[in-house]
Amino acid sequence: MEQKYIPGDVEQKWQAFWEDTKTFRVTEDTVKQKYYLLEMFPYPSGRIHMGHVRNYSIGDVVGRFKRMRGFNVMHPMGWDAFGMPAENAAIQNRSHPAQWTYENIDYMRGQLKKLGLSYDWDRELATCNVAYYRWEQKIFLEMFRRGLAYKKTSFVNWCPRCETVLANEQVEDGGCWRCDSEVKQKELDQWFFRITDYAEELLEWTHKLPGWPERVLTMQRNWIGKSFGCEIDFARDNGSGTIKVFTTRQDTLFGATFMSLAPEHPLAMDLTTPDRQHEVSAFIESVRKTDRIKRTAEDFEKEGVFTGSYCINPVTLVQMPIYLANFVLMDYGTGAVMAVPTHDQRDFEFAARYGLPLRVVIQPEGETIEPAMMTEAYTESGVMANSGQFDGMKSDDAKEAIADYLQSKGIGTKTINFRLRDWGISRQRYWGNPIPVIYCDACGVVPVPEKDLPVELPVDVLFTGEGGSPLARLESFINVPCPVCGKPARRESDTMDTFVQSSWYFLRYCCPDSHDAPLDRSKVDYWMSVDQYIGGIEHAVLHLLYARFFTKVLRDMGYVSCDEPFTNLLTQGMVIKDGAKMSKSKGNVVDPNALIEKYGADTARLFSLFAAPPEKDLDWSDKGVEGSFRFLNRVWKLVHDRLETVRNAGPVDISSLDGEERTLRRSVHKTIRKVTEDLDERFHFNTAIAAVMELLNTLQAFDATTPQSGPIVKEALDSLILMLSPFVPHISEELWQHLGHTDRLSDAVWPEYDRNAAVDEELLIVVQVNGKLRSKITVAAETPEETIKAAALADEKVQPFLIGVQIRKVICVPGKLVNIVAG
RNA sequence: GCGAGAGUGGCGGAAUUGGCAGACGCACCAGACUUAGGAUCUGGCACCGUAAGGUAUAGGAGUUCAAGUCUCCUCUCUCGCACCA
Repeated sequence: MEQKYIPGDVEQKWQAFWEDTKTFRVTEDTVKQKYYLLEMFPYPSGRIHMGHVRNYSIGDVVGRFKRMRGFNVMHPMGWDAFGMPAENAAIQNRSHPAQWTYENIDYMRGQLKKLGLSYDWDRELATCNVAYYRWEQKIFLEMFRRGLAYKKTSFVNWCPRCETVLANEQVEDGGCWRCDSEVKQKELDQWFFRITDYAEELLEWTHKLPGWPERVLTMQRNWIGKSFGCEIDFARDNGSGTIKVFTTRQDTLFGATFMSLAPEHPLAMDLTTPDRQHEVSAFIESVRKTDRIKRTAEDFEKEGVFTGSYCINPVTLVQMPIYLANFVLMDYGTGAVMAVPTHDQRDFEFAARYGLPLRVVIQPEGETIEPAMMTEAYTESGVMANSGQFDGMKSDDAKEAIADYLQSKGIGTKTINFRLRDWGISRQRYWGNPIPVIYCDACGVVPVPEKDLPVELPVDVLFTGEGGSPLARLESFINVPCPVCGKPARRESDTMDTFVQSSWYFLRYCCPDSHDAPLDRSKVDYWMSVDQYIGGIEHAVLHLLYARFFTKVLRDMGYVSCDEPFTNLLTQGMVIKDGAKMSKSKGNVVDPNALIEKYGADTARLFSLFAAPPEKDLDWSDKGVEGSFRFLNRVWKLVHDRLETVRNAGPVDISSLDGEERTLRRSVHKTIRKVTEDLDERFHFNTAIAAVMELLNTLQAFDATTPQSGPIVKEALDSLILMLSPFVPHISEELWQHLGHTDRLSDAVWPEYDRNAAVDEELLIVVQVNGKLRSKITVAAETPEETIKAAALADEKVQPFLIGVQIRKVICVPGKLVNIVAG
């Protein structure tokens, strides 16, 4: 009597088994080789989506495969649980963010368990739990002590109605994404992490991470943006001080005819002459109103205003008018630029608009440019001109020479500049980790003493949606005696950016129950670094850069030994349907629950692994899902059809196999080799699955009445199930049991292939004439090259192409092809 | 603009070191079983051609006995950065 494949029953049974026996719990084991496998933890938004299914299915295959290969696999899961949506939901539902978050976590944990993922749930953590964030506060204090956390004023996007800071991506067309009010640039006192201290090391290591995709490394390098240049001092023409600029093009110094300053430049008003006051103030105000996104768009009109002051070009002694310009950024370089309109496109446009002089100082090889003929700046390298003693030099060489000259004259210094800015972590929100600092009128900024940690988020908070941080309004939280002098003081009401939590969660997984320190070094050192990290490309810069930074900081504090957190990184592609990323607004969302309900988790996993290689986008196809389901049904049916054949089968007697049996066995061992290589070295899950499908096809066609069918088919089925188990663990466990195994598949060992069995006895040799396929011949494996050549030349399909031509050469690629060159 | 990646049947995708282009799956077509099938099984399936054969990996050149794969040029698309001085 044949059983039917009912995924729901099978999956429930094995999920309960794995959970009850804690199959995937791990501890440090010095005998086995460790393997730390990690997927990016999710934000508990409510329910999982197909992107999660894909991400975690990929991870699970790797985890189960490595486990079968004998590794001590740590595979944890947790929740990136602080963040704005919880707060918004709380305002909407008049509830508490914690309630919303924990309910979501419970629901999503259930969903993940329904996917049969091999997590060690004993290591689960949620970043909103005080047991987690308290340690982050301690780390913060240590960073504060080391000067790595500091406060400074900076401009931020500010919604006056919501009374909160907005991230750049939350500003839409200059308005607040929530209430549409005009977003202002507001100067606020904010906490920062000094990531720039690590810029050099972060950059350097991008060249020492061979396990990372090149494009992620490139993005990080661009983000860090190291550039070599000079800082040059330009004296005011009235002798009252100097203005410092940064340039990478000191070779164009002789062409600098005016100067541009950022409107926010501290000297802006000082430089402004009384008659220009009105105009300049108006300009500064209008720039300040424009949001940063608009202002930095390429097609934004270059505008400026003359301050009325001048400075002196230190090499030409030409008087240069000083402008404020909207395209000069205060937070890059020194906020002041020497303008060379002939060799910089922006300066060219600016000069054209305001009628400023041009002076060509670099001529292209074999050409002469006149300012009057120029329609755009010449930005390439060339030969120096109009540049005093540097004339005739190649501009690339002049860069170094002019830098040396400036340095020797004390006018400038060679400098290295980074685009990377310090990481602003202050958020005027409730649902985050409170920054453990107290402000005292007498003592200033006072860190919360460690004995007073944690600063817990108060529970009795009202979420009215009236704007501003709920913490700032909560007197019972804000008012606190100063830890130093005991006088009344105020608590910091800002919380930390949620990227802070995700910058070290992978370390905490190593020792989730460390109760007296953020990290337990011996455990962390056993598990770190993460051997394989898997997640979306959208985190290529921010999260991955912050996590690298934190690892280095914690290393310098003595918490960990490794320099880098993630040895290998896999960035998986998006899940696409009908040509677009799945989204509610597009209406092309596939709900994992419905999918599991209808086909089971195994099918959902199988399809998301089979349809595309992991790093590419996956095109969702409902028909394709059915194909995967069909395949599992065929596997189920085949196993049951062959149960009689396989019953009581002993070991294979290799010496007495007949031809067909040997052929089947060869397919089995070749498949094992292929699947092992695809999983181990390449993460080519789609081709590995394809190979197993082929084996199924072969097995189905095999006539199971030969003398040794029992042992041979049993070996084939066992191997097939073993190979499928990382992809579709539930049905595999079940069929493994049906095949009569008393051990659990989750404890089984990955099959080894038999080299001898995988070798072909006969080889198919392709015969080409002048590179064109003309025939195929079959020869025994050990046939000497000369015999193969002779057979190829004598082949009847080849013969007609050799008539009337002279054979010049015969190329023989052993085991593959013969190419007859004739003409 | 700069940087990275990609372009292969009707579709998703294979082709690991330069060596049979299109594995595997989807869709489609035909057949079998069936009262019936949107279940299952068998076979077919790049294009042109009755065939022999020819043509095909975005387009063009090149290297090679042999190119999807290597080199150069052009086009298209995707992603990232983008007034960074």
